[in-house]
Amino acid sequence: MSTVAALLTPRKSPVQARSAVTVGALHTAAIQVLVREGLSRCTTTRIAERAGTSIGSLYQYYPNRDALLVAVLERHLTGISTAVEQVCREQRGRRIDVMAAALVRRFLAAKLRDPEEAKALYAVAEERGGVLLAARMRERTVAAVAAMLGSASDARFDDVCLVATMALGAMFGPTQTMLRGAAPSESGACFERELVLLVTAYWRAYQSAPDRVGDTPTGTA
Amino acid sequence: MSTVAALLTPRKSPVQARSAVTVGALHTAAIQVLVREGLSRCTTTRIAERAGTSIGSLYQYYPNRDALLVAVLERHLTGISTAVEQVCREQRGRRIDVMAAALVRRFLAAKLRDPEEAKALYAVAEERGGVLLAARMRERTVAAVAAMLGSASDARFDDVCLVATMALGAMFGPTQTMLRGAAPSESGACFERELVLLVTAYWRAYQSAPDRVGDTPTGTA
DNA sequence: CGAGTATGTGAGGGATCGTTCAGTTTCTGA
DNA sequence: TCAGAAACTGAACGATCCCTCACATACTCG
Repeated sequence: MSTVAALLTPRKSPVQARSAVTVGALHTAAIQVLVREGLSRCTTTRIAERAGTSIGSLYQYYPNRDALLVAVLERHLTGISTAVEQVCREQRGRRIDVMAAALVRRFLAAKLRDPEEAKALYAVAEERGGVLLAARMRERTVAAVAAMLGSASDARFDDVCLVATMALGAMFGPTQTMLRGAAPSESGACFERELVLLVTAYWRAYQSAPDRVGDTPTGTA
Repeated sequence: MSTVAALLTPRKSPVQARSAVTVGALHTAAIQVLVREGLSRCTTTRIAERAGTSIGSLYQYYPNRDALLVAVLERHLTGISTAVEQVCREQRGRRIDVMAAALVRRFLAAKLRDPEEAKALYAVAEERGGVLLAARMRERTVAAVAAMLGSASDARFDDVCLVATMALGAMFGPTQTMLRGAAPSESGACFERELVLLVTAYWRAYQSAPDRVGDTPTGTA
């Protein structure tokens, strides 16, 4: 185990039932404190207090504060990556518009399962341990989407990896801005439809015109 | 002046020449410490030390640490908002593919002027004062892009505000992931072309089919 | 039952951080 | 020239914060 990983990896795993309860309480407490107080005020004291346990219990399972926060972030990102990988396997060989609709639906379902959690974890993803973890998770999802795109029945992509990265980024950006905005259940359906339209239109551009577009526009007029 | 704004607004403005030098040094020092140490280790002591000044000078111009960081973020976001507003004025009445190419070009030029700065400031934008500032700046840019889209000569949008928000988010997401990746000068031109393709394809979907797409695909096939 | 293990507790050490303020230096304008 | 204003300095204070450790409690299994 490398030095940096050792500092961010859980110390030991719970074997009895009550210890599993403790780590679960620490996870939810960390998220709650993160939402209410912000990352800079998300301290070990406050987390343990809200979890109803003691500081010592926290340090039995995590070597430091960042390890706990990274563990919470990892659970969040793993849920999204797994959902994307699953939908990408299911949609192999389909048409790209079907792929786009299924991908957006599953991505949003996983991301918006707990909007407060998703919103608060953006701050953790900006810290040193968070960016590395997010990079690993993004590699997984990009690979899955790229494999799906390569099997499309009605389009050819010269660089599936690039297109997958762009598509995931195009889904991530609007989702992030929407999470900062109003209640997510307000215009959720409208947002999903628009996101499907965005990804579909992007991928359909590769059906007819695999070359670049826009630098010397001579198109429809 | 409201209470929250008073805590994040600069204390006084420099009148002599050397004081302007001091605040400039504080700005660049804050960015450098932010890049090298991260937000949690970006302390007033380190900023003043790197700027070659003293702690006291910092507190003559900013009431607290966050005010300095927010000021740095504001300068960054204002540059981008101004660039977007300018290009949106210039492109009024044009075709949507011309609009997309110009918008992407100017946006990336402003955002990638100093990639290290842009990368580091994502963390500041996640703090309490940063999200408010980013929200205000996003309002400005969304309004500008929406006005431009409403004047397009070859497309009609039912909700220009929604489309502008989605397009800006679709530009922001991939840009953020690219900044975390390899050197920005590596495949910068390729990235810009792909981003133009993405936005162009999205807006062109409104030329022919202003309705939603993807929920019950009955399209090209 | 009882020895050994797993788990829980929280006061306190050591370090760092944000901020103040009394005193010094530099500049400006009459 | 010189008095007042502007700018600079950095030691020190109070407030946290992260984390350790000696000890108490709960559980397991022969």
